[in-house]
Amino acid sequence: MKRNSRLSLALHTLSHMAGEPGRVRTSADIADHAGTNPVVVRRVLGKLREAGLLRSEKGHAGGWRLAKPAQSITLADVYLALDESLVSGPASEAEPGDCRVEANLQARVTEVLDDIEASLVARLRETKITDFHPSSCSYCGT
Amino acid sequence: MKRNSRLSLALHTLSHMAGEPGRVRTSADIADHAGTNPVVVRRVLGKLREAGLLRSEKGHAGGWRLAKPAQSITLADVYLALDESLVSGPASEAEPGDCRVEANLQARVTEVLDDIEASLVARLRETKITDFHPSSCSYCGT
DNA sequence: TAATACGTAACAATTGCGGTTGCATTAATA
DNA sequence: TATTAATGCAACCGCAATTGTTACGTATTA
Repeated sequence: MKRNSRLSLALHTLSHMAGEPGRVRTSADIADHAGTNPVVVRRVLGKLREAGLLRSEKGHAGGWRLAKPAQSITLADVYLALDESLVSGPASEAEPGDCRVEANLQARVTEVLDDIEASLVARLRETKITDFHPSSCSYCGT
Repeated sequence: MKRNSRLSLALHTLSHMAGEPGRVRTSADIADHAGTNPVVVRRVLGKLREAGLLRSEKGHAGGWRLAKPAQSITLADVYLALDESLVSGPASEAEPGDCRVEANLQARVTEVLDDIEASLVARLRETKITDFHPSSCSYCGT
């Protein structure tokens, strides 16, 4: 994994969960399948829990499961839950700046980027996390 | 400066040049105005030269100037010259991977991201670098 | 010949991110 | 009740990318 690894991990995990909603998965299981670390899994899935997509349970038989019907979750929900903002950065923390050209430019670029970010979310909203699980999956055994 | 600093620097500089095309500017002048370093300026503008947007001249009276009419240069030209790829990363170097779900997912996400990247370039192509220089500019004296 | 400016390489400083360890907390179970 | 197994969280390490900086070579003009 390299770029967009948080998003990749989140989508990958939710897609598997969508294929077998009843099953509870531990961070260790998920990390093993995704080739990463349980703590990293908890970090990423924690954001999804905050967004109401997942529930986690502590203790002996604890783990992670979907918090709502898989059919109701889109790629956009996951993207937004992670605060990714692939396109438009965090409001461009530029100083007020004394250069008019710079200010005009920033305003225009920010406008375009915000539009594109909105387009991206709209496109992601077209796809549900249930659209990826094949009839046969070695991970869940179906 | 922080995020997108290369693009910001490039656009800022070209916009000023568009307002006063005849003037030759040194890396030191540009760096001073942009609050950065001459070497950084040469790095960034070097990419624009490779793309045919700028010319640079060494020696005593050397410096940087536009290589083509300012009216013919759009934000997209600058963006592409820098190989920014704000949206879709460098072709997602994921291993073949033995998980079908992961592969399906990657394909779909890449498809959407590539579309969005193209949309971004199309939007940037709508704006020319001549659209930002005001009638009065303290930097160039007009 | 001296001054000036680019071209480039090398290195430092900073930042962000994933990975790792450790420990507290919680819940099921023997 | 004690043990086991899981999340939650904080702290730190290491790696990679980016910017800033210094230094030096090269080219051009006065």
